[in-house]
Amino acid sequence: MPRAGLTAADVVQAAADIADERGYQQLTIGLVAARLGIRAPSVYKHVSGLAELQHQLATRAMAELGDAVATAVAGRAGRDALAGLARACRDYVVAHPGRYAATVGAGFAGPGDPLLAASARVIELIAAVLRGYDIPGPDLVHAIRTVRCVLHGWCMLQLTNAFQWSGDVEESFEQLISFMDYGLRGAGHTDPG
Amino acid sequence: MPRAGLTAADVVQAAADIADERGYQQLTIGLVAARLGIRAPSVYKHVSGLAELQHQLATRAMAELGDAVATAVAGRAGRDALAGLARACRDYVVAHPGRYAATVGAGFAGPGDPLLAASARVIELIAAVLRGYDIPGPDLVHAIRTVRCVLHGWCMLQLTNAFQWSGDVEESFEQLISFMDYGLRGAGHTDPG
DNA sequence: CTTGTTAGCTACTAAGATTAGCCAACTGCA
DNA sequence: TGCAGTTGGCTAATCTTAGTAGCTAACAAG
Repeated sequence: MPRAGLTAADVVQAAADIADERGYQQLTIGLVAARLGIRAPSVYKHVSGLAELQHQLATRAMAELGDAVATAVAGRAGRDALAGLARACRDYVVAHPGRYAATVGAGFAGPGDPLLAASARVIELIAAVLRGYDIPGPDLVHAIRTVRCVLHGWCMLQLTNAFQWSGDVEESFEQLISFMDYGLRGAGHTDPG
Repeated sequence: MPRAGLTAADVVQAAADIADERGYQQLTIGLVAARLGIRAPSVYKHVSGLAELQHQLATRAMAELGDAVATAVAGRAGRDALAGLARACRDYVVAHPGRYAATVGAGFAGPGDPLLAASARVIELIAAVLRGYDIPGPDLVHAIRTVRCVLHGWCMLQLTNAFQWSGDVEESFEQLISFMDYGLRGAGHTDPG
């Protein structure tokens, strides 16, 4: 009975690969075990169960997304930064659909939850991008939500293949960025009467 | 052994109630049967399985959303129509979170799929609202996608409780509508450098 | 009233999550 | 080297839930 010498990180890695390759819904303890070359019950030596594994996968995905976004917006401002942010999100979902799916609906386990910290970092990065726009202080939180909403909406529609790939999706994405840029420049300068 | 006299519609209705009350993930054949006062295997006399039940629930939800949107935009134009559209979507998700969740990721079974027709109707309604804006023909498809993306993004974030209810979410929603209205008025009138 | 259809039933199988408890492989230490 | 404690992997079993097989009685049509 040779030991495989696995760590919790290895288990999450296997889960991430399975989710990306076969879809998040196909992520099972049995498949994770098979990929690691062990039996299903042994997986529980590293994670407490499927729920925790899903949560850890969501945490890892959010952290990776944060890294990608941070790299994409570094040294950029204004529309450049906004485009970098949007593309980083879109590219992450395309490259890792299963991981992104794990973040959808993953709840926070408490104030010390690493997923909360990872999510907060992404939101901080959005806020940083918005500093390049002339948004009145009280409206910043609303602008952050708007951008978050647009990006998440696009990612979800892409994830679920909702565009049916009709027409030029790339062009739509470009216009989405322009739409946000234009809207953010006008934010707070118009009376939403 | 008195018959319950159930129809497929009754089964979908029970599924809708369960999804809204206990969450879409809790929707099981067993719970549906219990709510209908029958045993689990009997459910298969009305639907072919859980997958079909989920698909039918998604279809019903999309049709209901279409009805709600149609009512909300009737007799309105421009920003009024846009706000009606947005509120109808938001209100539907709040009232029927489980049903909306069913529509997320539900795939089309083919060209004759009723879900496809129901989805197409909603997109048609979005297109109708956008007719009130001065959008160049070739850009209309991109504008539709943008609006769809913003609305779906908001609904998803609301569905997954992602705002944590910090700050004034209602005010954020108002600004989201203004943001869209402003962006749609500028669409095609600016060069997306 | 008889006959066909079918909605509901019990009993069963299979998949997957999870637990209990065993045992051998490492670890640390003398 | 040898020994003790820890622990990662195992088999076996339970529980939940989807789904199937086959029976039977309720209803519809004549």
